[in-house]
Formats: sequence, structure tokens, C-alpha cells
Amino acid sequence: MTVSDNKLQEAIDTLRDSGVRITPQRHAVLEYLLNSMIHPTADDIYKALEGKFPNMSVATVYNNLRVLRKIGLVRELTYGDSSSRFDYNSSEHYHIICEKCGKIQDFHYPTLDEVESLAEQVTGFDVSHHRMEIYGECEECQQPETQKH
Amino acid sequence: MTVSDNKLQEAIDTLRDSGVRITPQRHAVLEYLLNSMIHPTADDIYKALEGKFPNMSVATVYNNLRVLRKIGLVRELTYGDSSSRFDYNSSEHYHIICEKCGKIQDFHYPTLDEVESLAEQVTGFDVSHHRMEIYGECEECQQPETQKH
DNA sequence: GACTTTAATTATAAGAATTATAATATAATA
DNA sequence: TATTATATTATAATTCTTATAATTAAAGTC
Repeated sequence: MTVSDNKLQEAIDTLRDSGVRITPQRHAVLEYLLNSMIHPTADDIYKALEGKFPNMSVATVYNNLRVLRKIGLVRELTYGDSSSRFDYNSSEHYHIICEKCGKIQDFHYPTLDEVESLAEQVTGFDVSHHRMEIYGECEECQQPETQKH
Repeated sequence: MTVSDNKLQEAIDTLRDSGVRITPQRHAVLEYLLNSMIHPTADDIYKALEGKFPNMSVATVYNNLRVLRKIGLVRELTYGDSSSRFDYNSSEHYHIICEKCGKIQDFHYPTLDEVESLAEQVTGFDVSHHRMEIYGECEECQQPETQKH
């Protein structure tokens, strides 16, 4: 049994505990997110699974992503243009995003708890969470283009 | 002359320096953003200005927001659902967002430069900037509802 | 101040992402 | 196995945003 299988089992238990039905499509979306390193869009997931589920509707992917987000298994990452990306909510980490090629890479950093507590004091909000993303140019995109004419 | 007038003049100088034409519509969008505390959507701006510019197209608002964003005068804030919000890029600050009523409040905190430099070391990215948002429930929404039946 | 050039605006349509709806199918439970 | 509530499907509708083409106007030059 791999680590990934373990996580999947945990996630399925969470579904059960939340009273959310475990359908084959939902299972597949969850499994795909768990094994995906690319922070896929809803359409990425749809395309990846249409081989196994030829009749699956894209709405099903969206519905499941919403359900999984609500019970905290999945994070939604939004950017100005184009579509949202989704991330299995395993361990706490941030994201660094290449502004040239769009690649999203995980970046581990201690959680900024102090920001949250200060914000609570200053604003009176009851803080639930925060998000942070770092933007720049990835190593590949920094390489000088060799095939310049 | 108010502080806001000063800022507006500075912004207009930036436009001129960037070779961007100063049209009445563009001026109005900029002025509205400068005086707005609500982090408006494109549609908010459109609605606010259609009295003064009855023939203005919503595309004009989007075009101007894109131009203003490109030259760094305006920030775009994106969230999962619904439309982007826009913020005049005055001093560095973060945002705290109420998950119940959607209100966005400014939150001043020292810029997290160390996160950026660490990210550069760890990932090899050439970092340009970062964003952070804090989520929670604002003071008003925390008030117990008085008119419960 | 009129002329010229280039960018901005307008009106409209198109595009893309996401959600709503209603009918059907199915997971979970008794 | 039968029941019931939820999930799925197929489709249409919505919403936000961008593209297009024709018209208008800003800013510099004579």
C-alpha cells in the first residue's frame, strides 16, 4: 500500500464522515487530484477522466470539486484570467507561479499564523485562513533562448 | 488641494510618462478608483460612471482597467466566484475579506520580503511579487442576529 | 488653430468558464 | 430488495471578459 493509497483512504473516510456519497466519478476526481502534480483545471480533470467515464458531464466535475472544497479536501486557486485550478489539500504549503509559462510549483514555508492573529487584533475579524502566492519567472523561462535568429 | 488630488495628479503624470492618452473616460475610471473604498468590480465602475458618460461601453472600463494595471497604477484582485475587483495601487497593503458579506478591508502589514527571497533560493524562480489575502468573518457579521424569530 | 497620426471609444458579437434545470440513475440504508 | 435522497447527465442559461470593426478624439507638428 503506497502513501497515496493511504491518503485516498483517509479522504474517502472524510467523505463518509461528512455524509457525502462515494460515486465512481467522485472517487475518480478525488484520486486524480491526489496523484496530480499539475494543479489541474476542471477541464483538465474532465479530459483526463473522459476515457474512463465517456458519459460524464463537465458539470459533474464542477459539482464534485465544489463538494470536495466544501468539506475541505480540495483548495481552489483563482487567478485573473482563465479558469480556476484545484489542489488536493494535503499539507500546508504555498504556491509560486511562473508569470511566463503559468507553471505552479509548491513552496513550503511555515504557516504565517502571526499575520492571522495580528489581523484579528487590528480588524476585529474572526480569521479562518489566508492564502498567499508568489509570482515570478521559473528557472526554465529564465534560460536564455538558444534558438534566436 | 486634497491628498487625493495630489495622488490623482501623480497618477496622471504616470500615464503621461507611459505615453498613455488621458481621455475623459480613463480619467474618470482612475479618479473613481482613487476615491473608492469598496474595491469595485468593473461593473461597479461602469454603473458609477454611466451618469456622467451615458454612451460609455463596458468594454471601455475593462480596457482602461487593463491599461492601468499594466502600468502599475491598479491591482486586480481575483477570487473564485464572480468578477475581479480592482484596487488603486497606492501603498503596499494586504486585504482581509469577509466570507459572509464579501467586504474587503485593507490591512497594513510589513511586506513579506523574506518569503520572496527564500522562495527564490528554494525554487530558483526570479520572484517579482506576491499576494496574500486573509479570510474570516467581519465584526458586523459576527454580531448575534437580534431579529431572530 | 488646423492637420495628421495613432490610440481610444463605442456597439456589438463572440468566447469561455461556470451554474441552473429537469429528467434519469444510483448509493446508502432499512 | 425496496426506498429515498442525492448524484449524474444533457442541455440551456448566465456571467464575466475579450475581440472586432467602424467611428471618434488626444496629442504632437506645422
